[in-house]
Amino acid sequence: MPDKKIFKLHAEVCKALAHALRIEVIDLLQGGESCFTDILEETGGLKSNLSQHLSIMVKCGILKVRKDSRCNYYSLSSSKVAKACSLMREVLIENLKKEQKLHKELLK
Amino acid sequence: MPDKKIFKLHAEVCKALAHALRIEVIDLLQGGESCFTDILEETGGLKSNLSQHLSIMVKCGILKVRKDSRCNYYSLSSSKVAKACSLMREVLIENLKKEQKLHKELLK
DNA sequence: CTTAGACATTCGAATATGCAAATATTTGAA
DNA sequence: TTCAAATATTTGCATATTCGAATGTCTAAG
Repeated sequence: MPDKKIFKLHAEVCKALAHALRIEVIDLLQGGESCFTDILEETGGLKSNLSQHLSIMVKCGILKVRKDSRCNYYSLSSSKVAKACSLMREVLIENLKKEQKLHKELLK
Repeated sequence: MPDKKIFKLHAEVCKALAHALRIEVIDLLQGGESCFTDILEETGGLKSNLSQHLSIMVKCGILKVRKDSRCNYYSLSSSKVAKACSLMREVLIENLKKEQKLHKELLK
């Protein structure tokens, strides 16, 4: 049995992707770094909430922060995160298409 | 605001990756389809538990099932799932290395 | 038609996550 | 020094996930 610890760690990192707001943030940051206030403007919602999610993502290591005196700039820690995320999006789209096809079949 | 519904759906699919056992299953299935009993033998644990996780993965659309009279064969619905998963693993590994480096620095 | 093997489903309890509101911290400008 | 903007942290509560045990279903084989 190969050490199961790695699976747990791996899952921890993947949990960073498991929330709509966090996905939205990743999507946003594909375009480059962005500061807290700008992210909030895009996503909407409460500051405290966004702050919590961003800190989760930083802890998981999928985001980096750069702080200057006026604000905190967030960015993806690696383009691999964006890539993984968009692969999963493709999987989703493929599944939606399959479902749609199935519905059409049923209505024939 | 681009429809937020897609983020929710996207996150749902990503949730399939957010558990150690499920990651282990994905790892296993990179080698090709495998039946319930064989998966269980590798992962260990309770049947009911594995069954629950597999059904979550099927519902999310990241696994396919093929049933014959003797057993259920599970496989990845797309190689993209494996790819996304291993990208996230790379992100993890990179982060672990960074941490390790930081520790070394501190001990100098 | 009864049984055994292979899974699936259900249930209640434990744990983890997410949310909103309140409070705290930090930094530059007045 | 004081204030305001920009974020972080804490707290209590609501919801969601996970787990293990028990029970149910389905399909050959006998």
